[in-house]
Amino acid sequence: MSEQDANRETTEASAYDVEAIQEKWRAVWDELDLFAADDSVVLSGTKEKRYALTMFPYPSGDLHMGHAEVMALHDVMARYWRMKGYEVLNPMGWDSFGLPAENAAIKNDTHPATYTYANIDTQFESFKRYGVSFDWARRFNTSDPAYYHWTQWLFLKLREAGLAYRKNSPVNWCPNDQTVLANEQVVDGACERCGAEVTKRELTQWYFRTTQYAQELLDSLDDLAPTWPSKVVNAQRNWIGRSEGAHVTFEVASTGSTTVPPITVFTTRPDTIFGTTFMVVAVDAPLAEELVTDEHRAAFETYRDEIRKASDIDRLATDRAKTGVDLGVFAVNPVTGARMPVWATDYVLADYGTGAVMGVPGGDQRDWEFATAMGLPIVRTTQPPADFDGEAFAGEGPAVNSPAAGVESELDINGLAVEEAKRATIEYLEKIGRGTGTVNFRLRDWLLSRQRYWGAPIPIIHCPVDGEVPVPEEQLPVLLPDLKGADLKPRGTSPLGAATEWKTVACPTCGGPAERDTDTMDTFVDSSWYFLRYVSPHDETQAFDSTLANAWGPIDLYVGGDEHAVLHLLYSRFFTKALRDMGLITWDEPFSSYLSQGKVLNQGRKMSKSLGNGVSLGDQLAEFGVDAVRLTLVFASPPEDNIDWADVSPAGSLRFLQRALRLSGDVDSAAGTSPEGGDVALRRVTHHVVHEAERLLDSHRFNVVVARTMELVNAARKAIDSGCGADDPAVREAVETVAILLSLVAPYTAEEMWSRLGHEPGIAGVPWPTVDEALLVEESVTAVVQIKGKVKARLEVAPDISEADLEAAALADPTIAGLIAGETVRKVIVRAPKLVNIVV
RNA sequence: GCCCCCGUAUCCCAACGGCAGAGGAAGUCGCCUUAAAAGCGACCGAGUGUGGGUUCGACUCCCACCGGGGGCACCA
Repeated sequence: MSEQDANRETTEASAYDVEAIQEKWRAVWDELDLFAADDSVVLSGTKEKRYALTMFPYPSGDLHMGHAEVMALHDVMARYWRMKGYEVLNPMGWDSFGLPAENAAIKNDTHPATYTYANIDTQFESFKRYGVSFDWARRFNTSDPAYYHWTQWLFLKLREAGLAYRKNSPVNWCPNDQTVLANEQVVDGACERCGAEVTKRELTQWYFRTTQYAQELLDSLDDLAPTWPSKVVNAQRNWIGRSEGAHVTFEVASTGSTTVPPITVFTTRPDTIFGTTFMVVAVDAPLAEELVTDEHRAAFETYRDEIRKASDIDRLATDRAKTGVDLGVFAVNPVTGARMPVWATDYVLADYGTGAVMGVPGGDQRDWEFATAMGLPIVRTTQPPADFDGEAFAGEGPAVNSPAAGVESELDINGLAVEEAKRATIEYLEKIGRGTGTVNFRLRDWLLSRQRYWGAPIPIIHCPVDGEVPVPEEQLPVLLPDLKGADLKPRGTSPLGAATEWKTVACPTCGGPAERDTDTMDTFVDSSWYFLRYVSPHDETQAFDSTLANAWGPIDLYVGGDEHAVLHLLYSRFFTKALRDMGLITWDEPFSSYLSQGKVLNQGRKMSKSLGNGVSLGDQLAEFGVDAVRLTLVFASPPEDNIDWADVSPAGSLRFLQRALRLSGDVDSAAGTSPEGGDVALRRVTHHVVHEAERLLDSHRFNVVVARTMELVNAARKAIDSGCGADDPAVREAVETVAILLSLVAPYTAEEMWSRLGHEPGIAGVPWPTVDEALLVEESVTAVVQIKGKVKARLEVAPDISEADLEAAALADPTIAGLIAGETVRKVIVRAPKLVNIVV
């Protein structure tokens, strides 16, 4: 160690020995156990509850900057609420099922549990050091049998309610992870987790019927909008994707011997039905095969196989030329009786709507392109404005050619605006039994089966006689068989399938030989109800105690990252509504308010190993201490903004903490001294800051709370050095307030201050200061006098000055009098006691 | 292409429709030091992306555009 370093060590040690302070208080806090949530006071109603929750981590390695930020933000509110006198539930656990543990187990020839629980131990230690006010007695891991027992039980309950079912359909398949993916886990045609190109597979899989709640999930977003970030509400709206329109059925002219099914389409523009000149069905929909005639079959199959080979990524390119094949059959327009050809194409999606579309080239650009490519006729049915120079016209205008001259139809919508034309068309179609007004959603059912090991086994037994048989409740949990290492290698089918002994069971119904379902549940199932488990985490008889869930829930503040804006939040909302309908809880939405925190970047970019710009949380904590890192993260920006570590200064935070701490040593009055009679100017600052802090905390503007605390530190310093002096009771009041404000963000420093101020340990348990309203009123205020909105003079006036007096004073001011001399005063706006605006 | 959010000093960010600056960082200058760093103190600094509109008064409300971020997307 150089002499220089030695000097620095000495200086810092004498001012603020970060390590020593952290060590000292961590031990004391463990002893005090201040953060245990008391069910009884909430059940009895003696105290109002607050449930603060932060997204529980996946145990991959140690905590990182992102965790540090969420926890720091979240803890501000949890600690504030506790000081405000609420009974706070602030639990933490681990989302400990998942792929990384399994991959690590394959690589190291170990059991996934080894990796998982070792990481949990590491993270647990880090959390404790980080000083978040968690109730650790409630911790659990989703990979514990005691937890997944109830994940399985909930699955069976959802199945009983008709919300879980099994079906065969093409699913997203990740060739790298060798498992299916939910639609939500596919981003731009690639696996969200590993980036591999997703392919399709035909498989029988379990689904949750999320679509049953599509409308309610959408409607409730209106209630959440005031307390949720608009970007998240917006993302969910887009994801649910409601659109209004109609189902219309087109009969298909028989081609002779075989009977052909009719084609039902979904359209948002039933009013354009007169412009339909062809029909298109998705090439990969079963309907296409049913429709195609024998002489067209060969061409169809060639085309279909060609499309199947193309990846999703190719199909997603929107600028591709339109392709398709004629199926050789003719559909009949229900309003005109016109016959039109039916084609198969890949620009129609098999799994949206009905997988078939009426081709209206005059009103839809895609249909226009298709018609142009195939030489099909184009008819305009909405009159575009005179200056329209596009191709298909999808805007507002009167209906034309509906029907066209010479065409016979019982329905005539010519001249009607789009909305009326839609209504009239639907009404007519309903009358003749050829269509119905309907609503379609983009949201699909949630595919929950996974062909992997480290998850909750699906508690179903497949019996050749009785079919799907639920595992009887008393036999839950279905424990995972003990597999490890190479047994877990992905081979396209579930690793559980290789555990023959485990898989083979007697059917619970008939006793005959049967097999367990060998898939495990998507880990998002685990996290869709974990917030309920925290209310009774050790209950061995039920998933959660409904009485406690109703007392504690819903969550008052949920903090987490945008990456879960649709997935986890939507699934949790679905579970909540389903459980409500089963009578297990009374609330409709799990998260009353949601705070989505930004990311921690470095030099404008996401931290990553490949960029070499990663910042180690451990290093930062070692260099600046827990409090300085937490303070930096909270102060850097509004919670929802990204933080660039290159733009912030943990060293500056540490400096500030040292200044605050030094104040506590300078206070020269005894603990318990009443602030009454203390310096009024300083007391005003103190009470003003507390008042402001309350308002700011309620709106989650934590960065500004820190700035206000800094102001109070500056004011206290000035009072001690060049004001009322260190023995003035107002100084003690100010510094104690600093300690309390600081305890929300920098608990170690705050506790040390509290102790140096002569108090017993446990600042987290002291009540929030009461604001003295009288001290919020200033002795005199500065009123500005404007002429036409420009400031021309300032007046010192009493805060309770009347509007008339203020106006008189303003007009009497020599500067103002001079400026308005000779001008006509047209209007005087007075906002006592702050402002007078004279309009000349 | 449709939808949502954001543009304030060199940087990060404050500002119930009412004096554009609270706080921090950087920079400059002092004090301390043999010196430097650290520490302490002080100073410097923009008229709010652009153009309109509403208003006595607009960073704030409305419209259009530019720039940045995000969601959805051959979704019928």
